[in-house]
Amino acid sequence: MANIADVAKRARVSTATVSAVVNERGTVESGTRRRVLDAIQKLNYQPNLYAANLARGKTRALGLVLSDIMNPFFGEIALAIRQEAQARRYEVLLASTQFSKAELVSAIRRMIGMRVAGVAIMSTEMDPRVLEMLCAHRMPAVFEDVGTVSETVSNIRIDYEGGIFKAVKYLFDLGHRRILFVRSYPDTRQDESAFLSICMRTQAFQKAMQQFKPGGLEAAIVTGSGPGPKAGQQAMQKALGHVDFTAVIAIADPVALGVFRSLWAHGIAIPRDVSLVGFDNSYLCEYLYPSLTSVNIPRQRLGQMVVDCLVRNVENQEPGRELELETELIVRESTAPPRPARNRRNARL
Amino acid sequence: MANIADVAKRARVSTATVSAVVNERGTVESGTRRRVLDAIQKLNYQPNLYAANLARGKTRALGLVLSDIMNPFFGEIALAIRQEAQARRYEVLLASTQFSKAELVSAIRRMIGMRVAGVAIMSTEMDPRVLEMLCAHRMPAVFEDVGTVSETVSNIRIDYEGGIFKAVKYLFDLGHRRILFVRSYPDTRQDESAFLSICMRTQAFQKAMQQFKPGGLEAAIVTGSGPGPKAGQQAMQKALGHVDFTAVIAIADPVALGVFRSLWAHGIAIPRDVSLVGFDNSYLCEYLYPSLTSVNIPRQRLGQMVVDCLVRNVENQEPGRELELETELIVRESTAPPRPARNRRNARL
DNA sequence: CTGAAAGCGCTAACAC
DNA sequence: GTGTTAGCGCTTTCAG
Repeated sequence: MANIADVAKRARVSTATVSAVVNERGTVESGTRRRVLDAIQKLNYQPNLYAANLARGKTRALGLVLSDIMNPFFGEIALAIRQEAQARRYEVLLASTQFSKAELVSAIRRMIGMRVAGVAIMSTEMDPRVLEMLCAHRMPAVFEDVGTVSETVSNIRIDYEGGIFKAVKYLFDLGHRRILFVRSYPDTRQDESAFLSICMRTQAFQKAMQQFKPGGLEAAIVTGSGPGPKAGQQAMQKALGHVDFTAVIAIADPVALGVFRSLWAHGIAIPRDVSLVGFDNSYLCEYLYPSLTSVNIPRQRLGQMVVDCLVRNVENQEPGRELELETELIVRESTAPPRPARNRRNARL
Repeated sequence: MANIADVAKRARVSTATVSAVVNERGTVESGTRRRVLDAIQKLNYQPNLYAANLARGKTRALGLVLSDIMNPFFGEIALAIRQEAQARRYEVLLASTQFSKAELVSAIRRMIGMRVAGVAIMSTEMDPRVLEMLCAHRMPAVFEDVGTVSETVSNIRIDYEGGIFKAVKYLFDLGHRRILFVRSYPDTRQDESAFLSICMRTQAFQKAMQQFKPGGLEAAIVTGSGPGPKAGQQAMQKALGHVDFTAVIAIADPVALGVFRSLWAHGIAIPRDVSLVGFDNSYLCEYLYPSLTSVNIPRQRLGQMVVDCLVRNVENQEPGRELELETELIVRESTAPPRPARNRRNARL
């Protein structure tokens, strides 16, 4: 495969000149430039990026670690971040862990090996080794929720509390008094604490419930395991017939999907018999029938924050920051006032 | 950041030995090995992958180009391919083009720059420059549908015809006589021929219709633009009130989602008033209500084929091959016999 | 079993 | 404006 020397020879210039042309650096006389471009064309020259990055000693790349490439919400985040990164002339290396800690650690290892300028860890699962590694290498990083800001690490706190509070309040105001919270547990081989955002969303729910308890609100929590939809279904298997409720809040949209399906399968109509609220507001929500009320996490904003933190840290040596990302409730068709009890099918079997 | 020389010095060995330990190559005495491992630990050494790959002169990486990271179906494919690749100790570099030809070309450029061993192009859009570049570099490649096998390029022909035929036949046998085919057009800035799989699926539909024409089957085709669901909705806007039909086949599941939504919004019940068939059988199908009948493309099998072609080509110099991937109809709840005409709401407004 | 040293292909001073 | 050249950090013969 042709290399820079071949091009240089053919264009009768030095490798430095070729490099200058390729990287649009310095000033090259237009005639020389032409010759180089011609040679590149003829030889189908494509710079070896390993050599280039090695020589440069730094990269304009950001790492992005996600939990589940099959969840459209993660896809949307990846897109938002990539867009933001491209605007600043960074590329992004994507890794999907599928909720495995081992994959997480090896993804980070690979990113460090690739000498990315910074890394964003937007995964559900977490592992202490990650922080260790990043610190040891003084690698700029931004996390979601994992709250220990330092010189090199930033944290974006998503306002789960606010979002869930709004959801609970909305349901309460509609007249609901018994709300079921459905959680998922992506990988049973792992400790529950591994999935921080699950814990945080759960706590947020509990806290919100406390506030409405005096108003007569009752809550239950049920957990299913496996990938989102499966977890939602499984959780509903457990809940139906044992727990009485008029509304469900799912911890994430894919989980809501499972709940959705499960309710219909039992002849429970949404929102007539039960109201359903999702979390993340992925684009799917709009297309379900009934469309799904969901707590929105502004992806574009998240993308900006992530890239901004990283770039500031890298380019201006600014220290890590703690940022908060607001959430909002997007009301759609899946929520409505509960039916009067006497008209309601008994949710207990 | 610590490099191999630092480790070597600390362990009082040569860099060659460190390399041997890191790559588990050759035999290193266990005492020496320990010292090296210790040093690595102490210094938090992570090999620079640019240097490593540059020195090695080849990589164990495969490139994968997809059109839309937000479509779960692509995610499933990515996962299948990654799994298959990992089994053979290759990693995969992922790129998502979002249906843009320019992105496609630059993704390929990047893969070549990264000297991947081979590349799989599973995107909807195509560009002649891609083939040029790949040929010029004698880069092993596998395409989906783009049928020009050569020494280095393989092609996996997905049996759209068979799949769509099965769908049409199934609907016909149920009693449907007027079927609407809904297509999407992801990016109107681009020529229609750019989206090969769309053309192929459309042709497959037309061909199937021909065969049932004598039986009294009538067909219509309508096209929407934009990302899947949007296209589906838009297409239905056009069709409703102008075309009469009792069943819809959507060109892809996300499109079906838009159709789904649009039909409900007009008070048309699935499958009571209209039957709906999707394409790709993404995991969502199962979770809609009613669950979606869809043509399955076996992802796992696709992943195997892709990686197998590439690896054989790379490691055994086997020439490119033409493979066929079978499809099947997965029947779920969204399809049923049509209602007798006299009971049916008139689909014309 | 281990070390010395020659690259891998490119970039970035620095000299002309 | 252009060329020379010393690295970048690692792998891999080839001796020892």
